[in-house]
Amino acid sequence: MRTHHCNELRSAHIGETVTLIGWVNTVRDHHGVIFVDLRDREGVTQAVFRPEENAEAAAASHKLRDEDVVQITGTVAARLEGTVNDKIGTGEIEIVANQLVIVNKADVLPFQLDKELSNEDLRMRYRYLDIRRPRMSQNLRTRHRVTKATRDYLDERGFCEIETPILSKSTPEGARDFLVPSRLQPGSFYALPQAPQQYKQLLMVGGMEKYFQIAKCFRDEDLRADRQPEFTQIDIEASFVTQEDIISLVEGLIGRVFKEARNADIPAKFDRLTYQDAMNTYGSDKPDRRFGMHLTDLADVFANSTFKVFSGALQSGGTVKAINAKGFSGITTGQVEALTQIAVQAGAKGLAYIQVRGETVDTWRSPITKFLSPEELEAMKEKLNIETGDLILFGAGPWDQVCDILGRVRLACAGYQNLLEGNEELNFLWVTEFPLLAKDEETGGFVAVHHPFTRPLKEDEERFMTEGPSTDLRAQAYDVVLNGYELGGGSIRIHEGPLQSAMFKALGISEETAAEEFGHILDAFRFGAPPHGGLALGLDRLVMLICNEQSIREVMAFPKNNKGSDLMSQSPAEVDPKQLRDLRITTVKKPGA
RNA sequence: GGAGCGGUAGUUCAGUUGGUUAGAAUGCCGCCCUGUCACGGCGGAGGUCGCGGGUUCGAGUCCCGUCCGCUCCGCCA
Repeated sequence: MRTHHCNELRSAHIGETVTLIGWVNTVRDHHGVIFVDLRDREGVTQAVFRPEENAEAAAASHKLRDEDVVQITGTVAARLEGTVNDKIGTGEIEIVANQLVIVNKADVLPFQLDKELSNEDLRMRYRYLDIRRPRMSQNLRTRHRVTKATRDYLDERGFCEIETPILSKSTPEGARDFLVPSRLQPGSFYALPQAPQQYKQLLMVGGMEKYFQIAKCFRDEDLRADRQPEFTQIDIEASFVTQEDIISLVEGLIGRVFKEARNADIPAKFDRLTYQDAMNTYGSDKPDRRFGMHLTDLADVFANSTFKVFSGALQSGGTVKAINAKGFSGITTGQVEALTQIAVQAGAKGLAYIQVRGETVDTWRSPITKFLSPEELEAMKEKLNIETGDLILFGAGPWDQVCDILGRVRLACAGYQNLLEGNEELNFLWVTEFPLLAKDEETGGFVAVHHPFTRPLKEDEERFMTEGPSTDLRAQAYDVVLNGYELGGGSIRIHEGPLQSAMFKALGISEETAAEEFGHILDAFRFGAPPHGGLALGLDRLVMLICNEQSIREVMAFPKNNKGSDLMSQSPAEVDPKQLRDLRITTVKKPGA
């Protein structure tokens, strides 16, 4: 059988008799001499067939086609002078073949493995062929190195990997659940976990102290390039820890992962921003800080402006902010329209702008400068460092809305200006002090920004217990961000019954509902629950960024498409009516279908 | 639920203002070739222009509908 793999043989092996097994990568048939590049997971080795060495093997090699599985036995030989191939690791040698076994013939493939393929549904339909391509197989092996480094790192620090149930209980909060009908209890359903959140907290109550899991999670929501219905989290929880403990643990973990999976050295400590500062400066809670274009506050400039759009926003408690897209005064009309559409979708009434075409204000092109006084224009010029060639974009209104609008506009401008073209910086960031609660637009009640088990900041906890919920309470919650992607997030949790009950109450969850849905948690907290906290990292996104890919589908072996289908196995699919009978389930057609 | 982009040979793509027989590269098949490595040369096969309808003397091209794929918004504690 196989003695070496296809990226193993070097000049030192010359003279040895070896056997390789793999796929026919290419055949170059010169009639008299035939070259076969044999490929396996590790690389490529050239085999050469000559009639004078072995007529039978040479004759058989004429019939080889791409992707046949073959076993080749021969002698390792130095390549002739001038025929060394420095593009492959085994380029100094070749196998002079004297035996060829065709293990399995291959049909002509539906696409060429050595060419880029834009047709993603074809790739998905034949994913097993797509995985033979170096890009995919490298990505999957990088993913393995990430999980291996994670397990090693956490194991070395006393963390214990524990599996939690996949068949679990539906919770009213959060994303839509995937449901699994129970046969033994018809009419009842399991839910697939959106995250092992409650289980890992209960493991802390169980005294496991340091837990982690490479955990499959499920959310029945619409897909994106960086969102799949089933995905993987590196889920971590520890007892008797502070936010600082979790942060430095995760900094070390990410450093180890980048070192082992990509051989990249990243900072030992990441920068930090509070949620407030992140929103104020970047208009996002997961800011991409590889470029500037900061949001600048113009409240003091326009406090008494006659331009009602600005002064009115300020007088009703809102804010006026602007960004300076340096050198982008040449923005096209279409791009202005597109930016306006982005702003409007985010809740703006429009998007005020100035195209700075020259030194003096009369050269500026803008729908609003005519409403602004010379003093305001001068102050603004100073604050925003306005120079010829710049593009200024404004937002006015409620603070959170203005931040959000300009944050989106900022990213879109960076895209139009190609600010990140070729940028390979890895910009890590912690965003801390997230709000504990937010207003639900629909119901008018409060919702948990992170989740209902998140602990308030120490200095806000008493106010929460005495004065009740409000949106300016801060949480001991933190996200780790890389280049504008949320890599993960976590919090220090509530571990006492009274505080947890107060939280449920703040969220409008009645005592009966709390007992019904979360009774096990509240019970557990009665029996000596340790203080604890943790974090979860999105493994797919992490690997995607390590592999420089644009979609997590490129780092998952068998992902789903936009509509949640697996094009290879054709799932989801209808099932045998008998299975439905066992579950006592009937399906109804959509009206009109 | 909404918006945008795309769908032409096995694959990647081109196809002008609507106009003769829809092209190229690659792959595939056959023949030739004893040092190639994206081997080369010669020849050949290969098309429901996603699908349905409409406008027109004439539709790959224009219009309507629909299906599929991708991206984004909503959604994703």
